Amino acid sequence: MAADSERSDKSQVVERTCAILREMGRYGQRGARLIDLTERTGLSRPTVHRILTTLGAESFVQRTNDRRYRLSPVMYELGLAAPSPVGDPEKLRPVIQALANQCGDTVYLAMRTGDFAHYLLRCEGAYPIRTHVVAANQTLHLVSGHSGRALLASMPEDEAEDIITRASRDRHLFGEATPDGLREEIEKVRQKGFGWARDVTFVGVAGLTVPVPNPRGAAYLAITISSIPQRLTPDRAQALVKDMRAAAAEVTRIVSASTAS
Amino acid sequence: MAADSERSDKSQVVERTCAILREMGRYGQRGARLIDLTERTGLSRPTVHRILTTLGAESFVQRTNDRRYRLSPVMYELGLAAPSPVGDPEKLRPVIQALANQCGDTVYLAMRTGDFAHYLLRCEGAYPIRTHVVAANQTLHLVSGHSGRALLASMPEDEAEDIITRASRDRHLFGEATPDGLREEIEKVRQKGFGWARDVTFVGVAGLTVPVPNPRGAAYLAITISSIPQRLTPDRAQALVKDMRAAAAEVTRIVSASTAS
DNA sequence: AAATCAAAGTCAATATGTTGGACTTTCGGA
DNA sequence: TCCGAAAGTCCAACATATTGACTTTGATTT
Repeated sequence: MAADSERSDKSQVVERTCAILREMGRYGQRGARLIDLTERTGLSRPTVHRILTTLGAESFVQRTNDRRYRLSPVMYELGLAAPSPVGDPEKLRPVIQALANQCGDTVYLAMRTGDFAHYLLRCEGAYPIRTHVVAANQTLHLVSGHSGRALLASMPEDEAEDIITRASRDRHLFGEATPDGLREEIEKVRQKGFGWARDVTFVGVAGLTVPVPNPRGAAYLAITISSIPQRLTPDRAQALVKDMRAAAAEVTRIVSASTAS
Repeated sequence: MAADSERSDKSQVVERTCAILREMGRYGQRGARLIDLTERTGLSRPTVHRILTTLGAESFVQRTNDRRYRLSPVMYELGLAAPSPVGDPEKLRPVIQALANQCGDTVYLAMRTGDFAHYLLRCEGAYPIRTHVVAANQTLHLVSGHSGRALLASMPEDEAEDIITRASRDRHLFGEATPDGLREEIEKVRQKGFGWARDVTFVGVAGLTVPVPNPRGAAYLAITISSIPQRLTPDRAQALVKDMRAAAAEVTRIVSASTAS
């Protein structure tokens, strides 16, 4: 190891363990290969292997049958003992439901987790044609959904690029889109502050998405309206984005309030 | 440290880190004091402190303002990247809803997490007087709810005793009950295989609870029917318990199927 | 079916990071 | 203001982690 300039009463092994766990979190339920983790953490293979073996013995990690490592249900349970970054999502439902009532379409609130967007809430509007492509509590890769586009646009460019690059190996994650197409879309989201796309999650469904501003860094929440493309004309989208941003600000307010304890 | 008889390519620090994290999980969002963790893990204070400091720097752990340590939202997010021990709880809803339809009352499915019961599902029956004391996604201390009684009864006695002892410091967790009263109740649950109690979560509300058998060890799920005491007479309870056990068996079946991948 | 290659897994000599007893500081209660 | 309990710090001793080099596994190709 190179000289560590940082003074510390910190444990090197713990740091490395955290790095590995964090990295595994990115790979979700599919799991990461040993070599993925060594490359991404910069640690030597035996080191990663030993830590993984130990985490496995503690059942924090499981080895899948195709020699991948993923976080185990024990980690899920541990997570439940920790406060959610947004507090109780139900506190946010009124805001999202109000938006759904206003626009008549289906509105989602999604939270970023590693390379994925976890859909916390889905609220229905009154418009009779409903798009139910994603359910509450579902998790979609950031490159696979509308909310993911807003979230990717909000994070540092190299981080987003890293996620897209890595996802490119699994072409099916992109559906009708392509990695390069997505890069362009995200660039547009960065410029305009909202995303509009169709046929992303499902052919014949369009989505409008905005990131929820986060005073402490990159957004980890996004609000998305899902509808049929005919209902999301540029004019209407313009108006909706205004409402969405208002709702987003409200969400920020509520989350900040419940987090400051 | 005593001699470690076990050969290993395991990392001591990782083992210790896991022990600390697991222990912190037990304490939930209130957090644990340094001394709690040193006592319960048997590690020296400087060691625990150093590991906690590192976990804090990695933001896996946060220090509350009253000098307690608790798992951070980062852990919550990590947990979302791991598979839930029960797979998607929505797959279990039909079973619980069917039971609710059958009995007419409110039925819960709860999962154990550390010292707590996390309520996954709440299904409504048709009976007009409804008891809505607990919401879905809420978390209650094991000593504070009906499901917790079933879960405590299912675990090794010393583990249950440890949880009750520790909880005894916070008398308010017990509501109208007392630690000793609870111990008796739980002994009854062990003998009869179900729990009946009133005024636990709320005065004027009664609950009937059974553990969901887990082929791989102690139950971590419980089914609970909540109603007014008049509706849970001994005779009716007897009949309901039969239905609940059938539902529990069905839950076991579904969970086992979705876990075997 | 054999060959090939990439990734996983193992080992052990070395040096590095970890350990915990003893000391100091902080905080909450009286 | 004082007091005790818990938190936090330091450093010499040494147990533990580290990684280069080696072996094994399993998937893919010929």
